[in-house]
Amino acid sequence: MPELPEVETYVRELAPQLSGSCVQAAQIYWPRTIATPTAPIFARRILGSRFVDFSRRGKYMLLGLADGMTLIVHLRMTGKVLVKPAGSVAALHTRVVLDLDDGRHLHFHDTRKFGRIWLVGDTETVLAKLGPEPLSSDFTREDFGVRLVGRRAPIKALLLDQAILAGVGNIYADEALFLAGIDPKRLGGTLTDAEIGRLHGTVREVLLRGIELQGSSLGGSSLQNYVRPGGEPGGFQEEFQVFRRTGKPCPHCGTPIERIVLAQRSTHFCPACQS
DNA sequence: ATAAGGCCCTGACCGC
DNA sequence: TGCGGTCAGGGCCTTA
Repeated sequence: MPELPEVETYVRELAPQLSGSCVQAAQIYWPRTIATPTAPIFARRILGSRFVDFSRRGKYMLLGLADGMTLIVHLRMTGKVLVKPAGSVAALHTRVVLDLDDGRHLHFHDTRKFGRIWLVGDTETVLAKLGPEPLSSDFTREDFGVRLVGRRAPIKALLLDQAILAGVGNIYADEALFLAGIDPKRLGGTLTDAEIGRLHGTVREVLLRGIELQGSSLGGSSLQNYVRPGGEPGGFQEEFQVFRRTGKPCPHCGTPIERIVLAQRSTHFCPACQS
């Protein structure tokens, strides 16, 4: 599941590969992938677009175009953005292909069809509801605390709420709560100042570590024909302290990690360390 | 305003 | 081996 670190890695990889390239043709195999505008209008409007700017907001990838429009991509569960060499054919589950002016192709591959692409003039029409970027200076512990005041949802659910902060998904939420020693079931409004401070720090810590590990496992050599998918085994996976480690010993105290469901999401935690 | 549940999807997995 | 049922899960939508 791509979360903030995986999306950040994608953007960093895509920038040098796509910068300056022009879209010459578009094939849309699954129209619902295109959120805005309609698929036919998208296919026409994207023609001639030149990629000039690359950034990220939460889990959204922002590909800025020379005409001022922005191509926004959300990978959701299984989305992947792949830069393919000239002549390559679309694999099963490829939903959108943009042909580039040098013959290469930009593929959007998405097994489960949850991913979405927008082509907009004003990015705020898509991003307006997002909370602060966890890694920016806008995300202070004071601001974080204000957003939790009076909240009666479990803190795990609030970490997943993109309006509170942008970019944390199920993996990093569990990891941050473990490092902060906070029970995921605790209601947001009941956290102490000290706990809010710790969680503010561990959220940033796990995201930064995720970006580091994504980057370090790239190797820089196997990327000619694709941008590596985020969150695959071999990188951060082995670093998880609690995520998907149900029944395995807590790395701190040895107590078996438990799994519960909160906010319809599997949640992993140490019942001894997190209270 | 906030919280909770359904929905979209497909492949993996489970039990028989 | 084959088959039906269940599950995962981000964000949006609806309901309470």
